[in-house]
Amino acid sequence: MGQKGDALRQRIIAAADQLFYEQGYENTSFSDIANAVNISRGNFYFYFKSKNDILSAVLSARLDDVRAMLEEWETLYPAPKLRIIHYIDILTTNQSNVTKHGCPIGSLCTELVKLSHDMQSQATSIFALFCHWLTAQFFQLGQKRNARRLAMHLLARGQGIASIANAFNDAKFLQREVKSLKIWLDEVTQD
Amino acid sequence: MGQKGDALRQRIIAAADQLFYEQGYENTSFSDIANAVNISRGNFYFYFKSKNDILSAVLSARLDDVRAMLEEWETLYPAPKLRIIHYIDILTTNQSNVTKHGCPIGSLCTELVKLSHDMQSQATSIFALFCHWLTAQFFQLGQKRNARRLAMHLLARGQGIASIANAFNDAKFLQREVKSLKIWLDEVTQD
DNA sequence: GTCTATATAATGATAGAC
DNA sequence: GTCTATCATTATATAGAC
Repeated sequence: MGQKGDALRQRIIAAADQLFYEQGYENTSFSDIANAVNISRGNFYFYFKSKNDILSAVLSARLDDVRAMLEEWETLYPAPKLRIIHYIDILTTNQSNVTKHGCPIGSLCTELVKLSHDMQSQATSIFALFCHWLTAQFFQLGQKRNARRLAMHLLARGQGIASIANAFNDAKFLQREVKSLKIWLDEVTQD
Repeated sequence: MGQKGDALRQRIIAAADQLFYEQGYENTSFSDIANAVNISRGNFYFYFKSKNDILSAVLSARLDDVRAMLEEWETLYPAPKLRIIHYIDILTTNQSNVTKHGCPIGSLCTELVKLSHDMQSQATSIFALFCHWLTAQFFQLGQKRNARRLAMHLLARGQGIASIANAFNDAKFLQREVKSLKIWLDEVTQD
């Protein structure tokens, strides 16, 4: 495959990713994606031969991105607690997008479950990656027995914050809850 | 309008409600709803002339149901704390549905926001009703200043639990989190 | 009130020219 | 690689017979 083709392929994935996030998966048509990158529908099918294909590519890209981000955090921040704080801060860093469109992974999982979609497990595997990584961080913090429980709790708290901030379009609520989440982290890690 | 017509209208609303919950709003067609109540598509249009109409009817019915439920709780349970516990227990009472399909209101809000749908505000108003009612309960418990904050926090916790329980199809997680939510309620209300 | 057509638009997907 | 048809299917919605 040529270099130009690869670049276009990446652009298509990026455009589809964004559109799935903003408008939802089912509500996004091939025309929408093709228009976003200024190609014809026919050309689109040269790169992805079905809607399953493009969704799978988007999910793979997201999984890779998350994996790369977590690995980068492992090298950048030596303290597990600092890493968890960075995880929590995803909400504030992306606060505009979160209030407008919710959590990219959570909202897609919700949709795919309702569609009984084949790629459902591929979507939840991104959650599983976060969960696994958070469990490791809590474990390193000495919470050997409760590590997984704390990880899932934190995951759920983040989803709840994103859902309500999105439904009410309320960024202040998001900020308030992030603060309370960090207080929770302090309480949980000091002993 | 005749009595039979009214009854059928209610049956259509109930069927649409269930299908929207199980498969999502956009993914549910008129044929799906018509089939569920064994009528033709043409007859369907006699009762609801657009998809907006049936969605609006479903949302109105849900709002009425929630309002009736909360009013019933007000008379059944004299203590505000007991009422809040009953609110939390919605998750365990409907645990099978929640793990299979998520929160009926939350997942619909998520979808309608992405569709930029007109009925979006009608959907969030159900959240707002819960939020208003919970605020009143916390206020009666003496949390005059933090009542609204606690109400929104509880709302978000519930959404997070439903989202993760749904994504991972994990009822045990739901039960665990409900317990931790009741402990939180104890901590918050004792002073 | 209930039904059978039918109109119309959009979607996922394919074939084939260049 | 990129494009222009084009097909088959489905969806919302309407018209009109009974």
